[in-house]
Amino acid sequence: MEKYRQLNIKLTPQRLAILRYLEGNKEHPSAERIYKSVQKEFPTMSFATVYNTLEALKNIGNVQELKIDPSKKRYDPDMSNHHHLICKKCKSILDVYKDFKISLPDDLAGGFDILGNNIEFYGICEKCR
Amino acid sequence: MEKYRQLNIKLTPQRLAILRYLEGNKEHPSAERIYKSVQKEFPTMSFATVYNTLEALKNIGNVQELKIDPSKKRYDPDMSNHHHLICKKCKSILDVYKDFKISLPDDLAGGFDILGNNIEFYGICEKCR
DNA sequence: CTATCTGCAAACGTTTTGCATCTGT
DNA sequence: ACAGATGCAAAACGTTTGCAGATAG
Repeated sequence: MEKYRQLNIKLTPQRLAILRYLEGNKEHPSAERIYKSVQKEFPTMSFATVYNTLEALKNIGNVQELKIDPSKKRYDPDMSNHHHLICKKCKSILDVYKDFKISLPDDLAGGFDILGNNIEFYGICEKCR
Repeated sequence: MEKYRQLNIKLTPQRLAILRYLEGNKEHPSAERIYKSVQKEFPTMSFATVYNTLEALKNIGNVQELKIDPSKKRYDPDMSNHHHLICKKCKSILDVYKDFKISLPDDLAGGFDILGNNIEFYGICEKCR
C-alpha cells in the first residue's frame, strides 16, 4: 500500500489487487488473464476496471502495452529496457535483458528523431524442439 | 497473371486484384484498406475473401502479418529482411533496410534456437517535430 | 465534499465462421 | 468434376463507452 502511494493515482482496493498481481510478473499477461486472477479476490471485478487501471498505469509509466501478440494486447510491468524472445510454435515469451546499442544511420532514418528501439527475437524454445 | 502462377494457389480475379494491390506496396495496409481499394474493382468483394486471401498468401510466405499496430493487423508484401521505424505521434511507418546482425549470447537465449529478429525503431518524424 | 473510480451492459471495430453458390484448374 | 473460393450475414472476440452509484483523498 505504502509503496504504491507514490504513484499518485487513486488507490482503490481493485487497483491495489491489480498492482499486486502485476508486481514482478513476467508472464506478459493479457487483460483477461489479469481480470481472471483479480476476480478471485473481487468477484464483482469488471473488465472496465481492468482496462481503466491499465490505462492509468500506462499513463504514469508503470506498465507498458506489448505488441507481441497480434490477437490481443499484453501488458508488462517491467519498464526496464528489455527485449523479447518468442517461440514460433508455443508463443512462450522470454525476457532478454541486454542493451544492444543499435544505432540507425542518418541516411536510413528518413529525418526521424530516433528515440529508441525494441527487438523481437523469434525462434524455437527447448520444449518445442 | 503469369508471374503469379508460380504461387501455386488458385488464382481468382479477386485474388489477382489483391496481389496487384499489394505488389510493391509500402503502406503496410490493414485488411480494411485492402478491402476498400479492391472493392472499387469488385463491388461484391467481401472481407471474408480479403482475409482468406491474406491467410493463403501468409501460408505460402508471400505476405507477412505485422504487429506494429495494436488495434488491427497490418500486412506487408515485402518479405525481405527489414525493420520498421514508427512515428510515436502520427504512427507513420518507414521501412528500414539494414541487417543489424544482432546475435543473442547463449546465456540469454534460454535454450531457444534463434531464427531471427525484428526491430521496431520508434521516434518522431520530420512532419511531427 | 467532490473528483474520480467501479460495475454493469450495451456498443464498437476487427476478425472469423457457416453455408449455399460459384469457379479455376 | 470437384476441391476449393466467393459473398453474405451472423457470430465471436477484444476493447471501449455511458452512466448511476460508490469511494478515496
